[in-house]
Amino acid sequence: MQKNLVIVESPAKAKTIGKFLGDDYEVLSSYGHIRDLKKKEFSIDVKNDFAPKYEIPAEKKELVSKLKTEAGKASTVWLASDEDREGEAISWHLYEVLKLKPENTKRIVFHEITKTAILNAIQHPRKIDTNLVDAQQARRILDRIVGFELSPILWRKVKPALSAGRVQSVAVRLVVDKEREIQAFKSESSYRVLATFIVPGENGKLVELKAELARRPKTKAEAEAFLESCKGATFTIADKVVKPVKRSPAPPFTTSTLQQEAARKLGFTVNRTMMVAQNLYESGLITYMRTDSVDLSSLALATCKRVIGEQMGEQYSHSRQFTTKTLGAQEAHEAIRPTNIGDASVSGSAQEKRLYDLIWKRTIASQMADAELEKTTVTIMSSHGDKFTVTGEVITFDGFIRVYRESYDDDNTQEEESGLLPPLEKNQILSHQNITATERFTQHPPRYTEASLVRKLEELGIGRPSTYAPIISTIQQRGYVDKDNKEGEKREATVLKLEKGEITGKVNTEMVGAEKSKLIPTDIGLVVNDFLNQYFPDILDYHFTAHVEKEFDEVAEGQKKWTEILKKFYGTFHPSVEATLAIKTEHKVGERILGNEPATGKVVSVKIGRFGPMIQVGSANDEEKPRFAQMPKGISMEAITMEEALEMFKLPRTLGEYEDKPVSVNIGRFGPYVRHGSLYASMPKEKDPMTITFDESVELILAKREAEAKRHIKSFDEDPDLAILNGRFGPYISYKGSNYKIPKGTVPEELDLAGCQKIIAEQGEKKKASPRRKATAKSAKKS
DNA sequence: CAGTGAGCGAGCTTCCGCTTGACTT
Repeated sequence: MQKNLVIVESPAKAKTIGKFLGDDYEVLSSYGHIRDLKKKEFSIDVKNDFAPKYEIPAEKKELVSKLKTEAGKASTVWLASDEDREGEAISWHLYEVLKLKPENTKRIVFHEITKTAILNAIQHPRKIDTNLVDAQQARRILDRIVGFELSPILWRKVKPALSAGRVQSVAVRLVVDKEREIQAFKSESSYRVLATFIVPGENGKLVELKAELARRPKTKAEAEAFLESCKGATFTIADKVVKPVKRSPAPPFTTSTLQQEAARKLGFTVNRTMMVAQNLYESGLITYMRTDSVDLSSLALATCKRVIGEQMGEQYSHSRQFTTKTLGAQEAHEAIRPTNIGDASVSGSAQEKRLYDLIWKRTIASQMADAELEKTTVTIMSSHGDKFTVTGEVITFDGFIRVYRESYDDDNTQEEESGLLPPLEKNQILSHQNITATERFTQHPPRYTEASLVRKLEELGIGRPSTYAPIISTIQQRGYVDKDNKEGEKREATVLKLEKGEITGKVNTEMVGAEKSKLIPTDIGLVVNDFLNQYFPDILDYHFTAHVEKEFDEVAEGQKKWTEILKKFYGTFHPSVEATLAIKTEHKVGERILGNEPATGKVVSVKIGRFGPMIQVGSANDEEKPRFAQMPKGISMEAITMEEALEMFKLPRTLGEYEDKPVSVNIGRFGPYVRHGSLYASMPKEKDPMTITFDESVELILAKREAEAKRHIKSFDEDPDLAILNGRFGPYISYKGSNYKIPKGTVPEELDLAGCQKIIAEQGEKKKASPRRKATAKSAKKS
């Protein structure tokens, strides 16, 4: 049987290619890598030239055996994974694992999914590029060395289950450095002076013209003096310049720019964007969504030209091929674009429609003519020699703006621009209505959003399109970074106004610097970052990835051996790991001593404990056991004061005795509670554990006692494991640690043993909550 | 979401890049 087997990376791609190639070809997918370093072990034999130990992960076993059988039946096997370092390695692993033979194995590549591109690829097969494979192995092994040697140091020195790596640790560093930059930022104020003139407009009607003073007075006194000087001044138009300006469209989407624009325009998280894009891709509506290329296929260019011509006219069309400038880009795919550019909209969920619309517009706009504008700059001079300017912009040809305009992160810094200016002549004398001087403050740099952090990582060549979203998740999951809102600060700004020869002043209060959904480092993030930065500055260097990438490139080009690179790296890295582990310090990493507790003289300190940041009174060496408390919310380890720390030890408070047992209040994992013997009652939100009274606490205890009593509806002597209970969400059946819903219409009191067993059988044996699910439930509660 | 309220004593955790499922809640 004469048959060809083609193996690609993605099943959606396999489907499309299958249609192009016809019946002689069977097209299967490898679903990415089929083999990797062992999951749990270090898996690198350092002494033996860094020999890697690969394994086929359990979830890939079935797939691999299927590929093996099909390969055995085929006369020729075509390895068609992506044309980049990872793709080459995938082909090589396939070759090795499937035990393919050189005589009937061919390696082909294409970077657009069009019939011509694929048929052309079939015509030009090559061999597996072992240099490229070696470059991938060097990358993989270096990442494993860094991750698996650094992480255990953190477990020992900071907290278990933490992690470090070439990519994530630098991502955290970016967020930490930004935060420190903001802390160090000192806001300065100056006065923005605006003069409002009254001039005749187009149709003779009087209109306002606002012009800004070119310089900015630094102080209130200076601003006042300036307004004073304007009292008798005259104002004349000294100059008027009109010049044409062109704006060009942005290139089509890559993964990173799609994530940024979807965040700005649609409010999507990077994860959301990728999930929705994946759906569009699997439905065949867009090209591959993990790409670093801005390239469009010639077919796409031609379609854009036709669509733009038909819908808007020839003058709107302007074919462009953009070039990718991103550091380390591998360009194995096209840019992200609609597969059928003629379809301006698609069916699907609301989110899919919106994301598709964004992709369609961006693609079309990238092939449209420049926008043409006319920019007018008018200079106004006062008789005292002070210069004012006013600018106006008029669109003379909208071009690509008709379809799409890119958004920017810091909208507040953009000056408001006026559109069309009234007719103005040089030497025209203007009369002013008023002049205001408004105090303005410089703003600290904005914190990163998920998407702007991705942009920064991409700029530094760190991470790949397939990993941007996971990186953002990882640094949040590890508790290094929180996504949170930051409240603005209250500011008092002075406003001075000269009107009708009088200067008046007032003070406005304004909120400035508020930020939404920004990445903020946690205490753990700060401590881990400072620690790694101190002992492993090379790895934490923003340019570490760029440096090693350069070496990987040399391997790919056959100029260097991959083992040499690793030997050199390990030779300096591993000793610093050993040295760091050997360091014995008096204090824990990140520990801060606040002082001594006034009452006892014991040392009060803050540090990262087994369960996160905590406050400790006394030390382990003291006779008495130390006391512990959780860090209060919203206060950082770096900023907490002695008073704030001691406040946390005022709990548990014992309020008195009730029925011979003490009544106390405390804050637990699930918030404040009242305790009475073995009974715990959660405190409602409006109650404060510091101020709740004894009587209020007893009320809560009695209420809880009643709920407990009602909780038990029924139990059965035949099976003590089974009980019908009343929970927060109504009655349910509890059986051997699992809970089962009682179907609607069933009265719980009337259920008998057989009825219960039937329900349990119907809902099936439930697994106990996995640790992973527990962890997410916990973090959900925290936020 | 069906309860709970600790404090590093044992075992485990961890990297980065390819790619999609099959599970509930």
